[in-house]
Amino acid sequence: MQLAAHPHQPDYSPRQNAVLDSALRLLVDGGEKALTTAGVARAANCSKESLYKWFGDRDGLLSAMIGYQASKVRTFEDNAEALTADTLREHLVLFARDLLEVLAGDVSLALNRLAIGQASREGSKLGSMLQERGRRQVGKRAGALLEAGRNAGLLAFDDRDEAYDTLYGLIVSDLHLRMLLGEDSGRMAKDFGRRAERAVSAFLRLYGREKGSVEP
Amino acid sequence: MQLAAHPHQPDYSPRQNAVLDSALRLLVDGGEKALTTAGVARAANCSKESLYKWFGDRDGLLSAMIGYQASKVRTFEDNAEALTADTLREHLVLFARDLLEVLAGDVSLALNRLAIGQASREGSKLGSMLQERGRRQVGKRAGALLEAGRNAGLLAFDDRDEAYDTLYGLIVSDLHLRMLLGEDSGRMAKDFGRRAERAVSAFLRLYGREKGSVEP
DNA sequence: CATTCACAGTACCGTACGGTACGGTTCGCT
DNA sequence: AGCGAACCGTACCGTACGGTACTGTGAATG
Repeated sequence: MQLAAHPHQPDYSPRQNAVLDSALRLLVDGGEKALTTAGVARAANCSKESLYKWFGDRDGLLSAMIGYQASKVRTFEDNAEALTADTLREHLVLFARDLLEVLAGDVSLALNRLAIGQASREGSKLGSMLQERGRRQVGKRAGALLEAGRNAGLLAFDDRDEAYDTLYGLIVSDLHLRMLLGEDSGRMAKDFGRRAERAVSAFLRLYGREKGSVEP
Repeated sequence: MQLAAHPHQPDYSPRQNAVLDSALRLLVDGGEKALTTAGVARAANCSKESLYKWFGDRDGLLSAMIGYQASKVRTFEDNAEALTADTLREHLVLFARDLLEVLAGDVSLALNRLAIGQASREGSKLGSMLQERGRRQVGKRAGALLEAGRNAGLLAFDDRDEAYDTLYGLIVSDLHLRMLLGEDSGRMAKDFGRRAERAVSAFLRLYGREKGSVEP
């Protein structure tokens, strides 16, 4: 959401990034159907010919949009200091809230809808791109957190991926899908804090080594 | 998947149901883009004019497809007999496996993709239809199961919906979304059994009243 | 047999979109 | 000044799709 600290264009020029921004905005508040080449060109004040020169074809544009957005939301590494039970919980709750807010973001929702829509066609790499750049990134942060918790003797698990899968499920459940299906995400955004607390509490009850947990 | 026991067409004639079947098949192995009115008419050996007479317009056809499919997968009520810790666990595992298999079904995936694709447009009721007919149905079965478990003194929870949300998250996590994004669902179908066991074990550790649980 | 109904098949229309081509303009370089 | 690259704006083309109208046909109904 924030950050434009260092210039990061491994792929495209600033001008092209601006075009991708316009395209993303168009996608967000119009859906895929609104994302026409002519529409993008008009919204970005560029010519269709340039679009095709830069991105090849429409699918190339879509891929570029995903790559661009992924490069923007690079998750910050929270370097775990000395972990206690409380700080671990704190970090986990923070992670959970961040995750929920990312998933509920309109750009994220729009891109996921787009990729899902393309998933039926064969060659579509969009799904795996989102998967790779999105979840894998977030998963790395969570994985590091879990690993640190285990090293500090606060968590107990054999398979880190399995533990992360559990954590993810506890946090998100089917909320993401419901939002993708159109359920008003703003209305439920208020509960993210509570939901994050709940999920982390449950996760710690499952994987935590402290016996004392918070109970009502 | 099975069952054609009693004739159940609250909505459409057999002929029309056959057309909807063709449309579903078309959707499954071609995606939304392949689902053209001409294509449906050709596949079902009917005329476009009849399609429009029966279903109004393309959106009507989509709605009818969802309603028709929902009427087919009506979940059976497993009337819970006297519950013990073991039978409860058994029922939960069975539920979890059924849930995973339904979600992994190609018709389910195709319809979810369709509804998600339409979710951006305003008037689209498809998302809520799927939500209502799909999850709510399944949720009723799970809810009854959870309630029975609580009444038998085997489960402890205050909010049934919250407990169900947790159960759902433990079972599914982001698997559904990954499949919607195109990850090969057949490859992971083999793990459904193990996954169901894991999820139910975790759920019982969270909400079960028996202190003795299975441990490795 | 005549009439009507439901439907298939097909031709048709308007439109919207992906992709291409071209004229005109700006800007940097020599 | 001259030149060329990049690029905008627009016009254009082919096609595909949603939706409508028309014709033919077979089966029921009187």
